[in-house]
Amino acid sequence: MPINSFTDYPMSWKPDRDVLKRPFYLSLASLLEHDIINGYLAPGTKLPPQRELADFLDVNFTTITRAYKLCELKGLIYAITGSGTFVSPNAARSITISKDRISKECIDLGFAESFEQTNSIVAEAAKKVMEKSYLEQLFNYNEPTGIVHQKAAALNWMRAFGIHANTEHVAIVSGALNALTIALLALFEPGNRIAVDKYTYANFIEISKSLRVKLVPIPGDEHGMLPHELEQQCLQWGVHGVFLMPSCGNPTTVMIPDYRKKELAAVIRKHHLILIEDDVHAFLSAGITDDYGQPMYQLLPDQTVYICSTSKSICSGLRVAYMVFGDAFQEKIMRAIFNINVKTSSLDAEIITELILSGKANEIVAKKKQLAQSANLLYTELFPQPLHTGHPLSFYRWLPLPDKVNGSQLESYLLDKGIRVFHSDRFLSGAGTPDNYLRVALSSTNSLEELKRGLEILKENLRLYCG
Amino acid sequence: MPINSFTDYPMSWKPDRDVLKRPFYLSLASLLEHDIINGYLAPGTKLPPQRELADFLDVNFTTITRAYKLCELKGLIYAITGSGTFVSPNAARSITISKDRISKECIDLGFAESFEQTNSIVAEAAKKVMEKSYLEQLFNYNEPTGIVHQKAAALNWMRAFGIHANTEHVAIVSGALNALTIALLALFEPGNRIAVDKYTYANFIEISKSLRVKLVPIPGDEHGMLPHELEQQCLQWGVHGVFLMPSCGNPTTVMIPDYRKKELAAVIRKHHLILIEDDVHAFLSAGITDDYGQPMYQLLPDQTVYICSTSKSICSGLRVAYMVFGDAFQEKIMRAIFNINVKTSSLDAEIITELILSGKANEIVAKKKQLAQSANLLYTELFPQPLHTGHPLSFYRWLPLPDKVNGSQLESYLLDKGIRVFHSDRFLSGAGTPDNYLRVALSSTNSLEELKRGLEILKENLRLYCG
DNA sequence: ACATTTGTCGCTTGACATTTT
DNA sequence: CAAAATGTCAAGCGACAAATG
Repeated sequence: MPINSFTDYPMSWKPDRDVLKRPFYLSLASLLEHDIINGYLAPGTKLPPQRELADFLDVNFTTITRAYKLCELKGLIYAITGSGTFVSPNAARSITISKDRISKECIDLGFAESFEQTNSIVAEAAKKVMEKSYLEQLFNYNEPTGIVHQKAAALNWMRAFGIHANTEHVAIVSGALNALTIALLALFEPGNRIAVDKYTYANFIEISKSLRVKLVPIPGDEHGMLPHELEQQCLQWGVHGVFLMPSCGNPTTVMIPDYRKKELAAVIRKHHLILIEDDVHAFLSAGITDDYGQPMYQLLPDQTVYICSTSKSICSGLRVAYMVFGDAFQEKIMRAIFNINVKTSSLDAEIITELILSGKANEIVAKKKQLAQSANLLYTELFPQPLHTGHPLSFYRWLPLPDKVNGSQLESYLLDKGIRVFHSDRFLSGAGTPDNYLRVALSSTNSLEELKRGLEILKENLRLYCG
Repeated sequence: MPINSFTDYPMSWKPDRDVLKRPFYLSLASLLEHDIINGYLAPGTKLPPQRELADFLDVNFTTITRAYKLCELKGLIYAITGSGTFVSPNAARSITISKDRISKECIDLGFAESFEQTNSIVAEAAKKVMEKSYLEQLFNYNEPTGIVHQKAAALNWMRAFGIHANTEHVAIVSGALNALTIALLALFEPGNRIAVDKYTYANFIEISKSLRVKLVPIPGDEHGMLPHELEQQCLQWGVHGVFLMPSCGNPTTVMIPDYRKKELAAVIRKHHLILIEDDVHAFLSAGITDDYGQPMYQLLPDQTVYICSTSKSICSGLRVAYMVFGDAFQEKIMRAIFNINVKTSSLDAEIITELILSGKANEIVAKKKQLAQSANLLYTELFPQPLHTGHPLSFYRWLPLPDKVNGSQLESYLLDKGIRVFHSDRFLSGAGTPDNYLRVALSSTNSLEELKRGLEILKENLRLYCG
């Protein structure tokens, strides 16, 4: 029996010790999960310290450790040595971001599409592919990682971004997320840690969670992740990898300048980290900004998986992404591709190839950049921001909120007013001071007029909501 | 210090205690992994019992438990309470089966393709799709799980196999393997157990391994998995799911008759298992064999994920598979799809849709069945087998070997003679008496003549090899 | 600067289940 | 059938590391 009675001790969570069945830790964990999912424990709540709860329940404190650990693995809570254990901000709901159907009336500034007005050019290319003499061969099992001429076109495409490799080190997969899943499965194990920006790609957070890969948020500034902070976390935790989007961070629109890339590369090299470089926005940065330099793959070819999706730059509906990697990763990545894809549609890859080789892809990019410029101009007029805040051509913007607001409440409030946007909480990679931003997609409306209307409604309602 | 000296005790593995660093269990596990990967410990070797090795190394026996456990999770070893711990049959090499390039001279009876002679029909359908008024809309982000009319066509297609559902419970994904990955990620957790046939789909074994889902092999007879054996394993271990290919098991060609489906369904219902039903071969069985009945999904709609790929039946290069599921799984599966695919190529799905709606898909199926019949006839002439051995139209056959042979040796011997086939070891889902079979694909050669030549070479060389 | 709070981790203990003999 | 061999698992112990005040 415990020595003291805790009945009126201020503990945030007092599980009923009578309902606990053996094994205690499992029973306790599912009790905790239940209470979080059902909202009895609000996000951010500090749970009782392990020793205290252990005393209360009259078990050893490491039994509590185990129960907490289970819930932490599921992403329900997080623990900070020295300060305590807390309910996760996104514990109760999924942060998965997708293009699911929302009401017709609603203007979608949430899910970031890619100015789909250019798809007529894609349709033309598709028709051209139908005339190829080798059309039939696109429908069989051959060449699971892409046909050689498709890989050559891929390299041709990526050369503009500064990628130099040979076809042996390229694979064609079914989109960026597919590439990320492959990279995580091939190169990491459950329990491994990957350093990420504090705010990062929401679907990457979700995949990591489901593959039990832990994310370690690293502070950054306006030029991206801070090298010394990364270094410190490497020393502190055993960090195995880093995930970066150097050309234009999602959702923060941060572009990492060349000097910072080099500093980060030095840390990554020193600590033998695996870099996952998601360069979907390379086409927005290479050759435009002065200090672009080159992808980090070129600085660390043996430690990097470079991922370049064509969803944003060329066409979103054709699921094509290129993976570039060094010798050390080749076998593992190839095996993962066979295991989870068998192959990627050669037809999709061929249409992208046709677009690249015919020069139409560049035409599309030029158009999209132009649309992005207009959209950003519109945005800046309504939401003035300091010069050089983030990427100038980003397909979405990162809007600081004037006040401390509740993320999901604000989202529903705005949805009710006919606007879908995403609050920063959805992009939170781990514990941390919950700042307040909105990610506002500029690339998902059918026209600039619709975008303008959407932004105006957003502005007006933010004024009303935040006062 | 240990009391006894074990220096000349017959232990199969004597790690050097001096190279062990703390933490012991990690150090020991990587030592063991190294010795297995490098072949110092052959597959099947019995490792020292935990207590014995613990004594030898002067640590507690549960420290050995943990080290062994780690290696077991990686699939390197397996343990049987009461008998001991053993090196896995497939520890050192991957059993991933893919269409990687093999020499031109070689006749491929290994990787099972699907009579690719029908792809000209697919090419025609693709051209038809180019004329659709809504072509451009196939290239955007909309409808991540498939456009409604595509889902309707999917249901139309599967109705012939006995599937009845509505479009809300269907999703279009990128091939069967993609569907399996989604199902495993959505519905299972690391450490969960899934019951499978002793010999099962090799890539499923590999995905399970990488997602840390354990497979429990269940004995079967000529009509498939034995219900009472499944029941017994459910009681013994905590089994969470079952994986079945009822229409034509890969690699065994076993077709589960209706009475057996019902018996199995009863066990699955009783133990609340999740059934993953891979019905890629439905088109070969529905309406052909008398005792087909219906898919198990119809018997257990709330506990089943039904997967129907069009790779074998219609076209392998267009990566399309249909998933059908009940309400209980819908949300989890949808979320997993958004997380790992974002979406599947609408273009690929549309071409398949066109093939189905125009009736060309049935034409393709008829042709493939005809080719399969001829191929099976050829096979039976050269390798006589008892009547009613497995599925009569299977795209591959399961050839019992006359003698106890080494699997990978035989594979290389035959490869050397210009024939690629896969030995049964590649399909082994867990520990078990290693029988000897070859899976001989009948559907991967460019012509029946090539197949005949291949089978003749195979027969002749098996005679020479097995004596 | 230092003690306190708090979480982490590896190892040990002992009860237990299964298989073999 | 009982005893021995063997692997499994939950819980406890204690050293340690990080954050707080």
